[in-house]
Amino acid sequence: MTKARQERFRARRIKANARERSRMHGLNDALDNLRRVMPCYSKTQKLSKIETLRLARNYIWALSEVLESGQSPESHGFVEMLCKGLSQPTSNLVAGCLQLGPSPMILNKLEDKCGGPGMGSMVAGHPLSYPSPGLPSPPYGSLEASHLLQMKGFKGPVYDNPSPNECSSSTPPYDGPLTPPLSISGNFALKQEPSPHESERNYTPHHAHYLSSHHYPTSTTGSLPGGPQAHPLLQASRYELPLDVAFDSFGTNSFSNNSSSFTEW
DNA sequence: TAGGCCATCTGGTCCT
DNA sequence: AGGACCAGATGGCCTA
Repeated sequence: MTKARQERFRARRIKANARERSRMHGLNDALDNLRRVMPCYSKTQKLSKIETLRLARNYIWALSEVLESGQSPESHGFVEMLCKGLSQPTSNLVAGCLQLGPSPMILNKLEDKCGGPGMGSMVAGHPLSYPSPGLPSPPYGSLEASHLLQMKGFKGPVYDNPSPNECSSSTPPYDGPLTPPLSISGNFALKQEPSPHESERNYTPHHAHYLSSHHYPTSTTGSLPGGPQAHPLLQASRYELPLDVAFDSFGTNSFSNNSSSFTEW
């Protein structure tokens, strides 16, 4: 191999690496968007990739069950479906989220952002915000205000992290519509804030992203999400595992009820 | 220290 | 030839 050829090869490899990085960032962005429409989205305690995919699968399936069977999403079975095949920490997280009723903290959060009770009042007073028959207590297990804002039928864009002066009054950056599995989830976070990686994409050497992306529920001891990394909302309540679910191993289970069956993937 | 999770690099394969 | 996609290898960070 001549030197010129080596250089060409090297240049090609560098370009390919950059493309691959970009491709993976796109994949991660998509995963972040998926996290946002999950029933227990939290910026501070991200689900791992695999858990996000598992929960998404469960979520779609559980909501389908709600539609088909008319069962209450507040039922034990709904939580079971959501937690199927998830790790114990993630199961704890989900179970804990679904036990949360409408939290004043969420409204306070909005008020903080928008400089007064206006936004919070609007949310609480929105005719479609809640209660929503047949759905879990708002915000439907979510930790995000967007879940509360976007209940059934509410089509307006919701920005879960508006810039200081925006407060949902101006056009936010938006790179495309999300397509949540079902609109009844009301979980339409349209604001596309930069992912942790995004803001660090200058490719300063290796793993700078870890400065801001290490908040994963990685506990394997079954500790409840009230620990050091737990979301503030979670720290405030008590959690109980759906015991018949949380300890299932992944990959071999099948779950069925009267209307459909469900096989692990 | 082990294990989990992650981003990145790399070479292979397929497609245009 | 070049781009997209994939999977294996590698090494860093974090938590228990």
